[in-house]
Amino acid sequence: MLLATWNVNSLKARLARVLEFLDTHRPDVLCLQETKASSDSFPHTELKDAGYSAVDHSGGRWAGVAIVAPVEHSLDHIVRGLASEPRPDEARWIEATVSADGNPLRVVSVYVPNGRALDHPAFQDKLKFLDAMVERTTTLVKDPLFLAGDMNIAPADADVYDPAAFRGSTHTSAAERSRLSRLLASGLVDTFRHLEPDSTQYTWWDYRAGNFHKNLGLRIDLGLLTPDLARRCQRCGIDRSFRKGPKPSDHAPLLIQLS
DNA sequence: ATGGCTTGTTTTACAAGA
Repeated sequence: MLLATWNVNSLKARLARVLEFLDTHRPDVLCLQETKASSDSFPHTELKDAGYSAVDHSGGRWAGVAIVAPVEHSLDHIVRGLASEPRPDEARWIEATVSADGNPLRVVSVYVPNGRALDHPAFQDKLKFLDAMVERTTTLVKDPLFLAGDMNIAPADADVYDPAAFRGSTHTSAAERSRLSRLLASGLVDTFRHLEPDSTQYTWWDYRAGNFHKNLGLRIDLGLLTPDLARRCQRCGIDRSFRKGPKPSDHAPLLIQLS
């Protein structure tokens, strides 16, 4: 079973690359973030033509998340939004149960708020969102869970190209990292780091200043698994080829192969 | 490296991203 997550920075602008991704990897689950779609404009028809169905939580101009799976898998028990999240209209959390050959897997696609700056009101909303996430996840981890998306937190300095440059910035603060630690402590494994304890690899690079070519990036897109599923993980990798070529997202997709 | 690209929109300027 192949699981994936990808912040596409507009599903409309990235549709050709997303179809290319589905054709190349044929994932059983693809979590999308920053779809920047409305419910009406979500490209269900184009995905269906590629053999995939999707459930979306769409907020229009910004954010937006979705879960995509092959049409032959069932996709049900959909939950849109997170109880006690500060701005429910922003469409940052969706849950669904994906069943392949009768084996159910609970899946979450999440797009954590950016936070802008430590002294910005948006940062308090980011922390509240993370608290709401921890609260909900405590219940979800009782069953097999794949919780994936753009956490907008680099878990450790090893996940940051220049830790000194990020001191005093969002994505690396103690307030954010302690909440991510609580999320993991609720019973989830950071799959990439579990399989690659010493590897330095990123999932996001700024569009500007040739940062991708200089490999100046952050690892902020995570695929989290409950321990029984993590034990079944054979491979976990970041497909940098989708950060290259025509009209790339500024994030690369993360792939997780389960036995 | 100081927002240097990229996206969408209440477009021809601005907001947001990380």
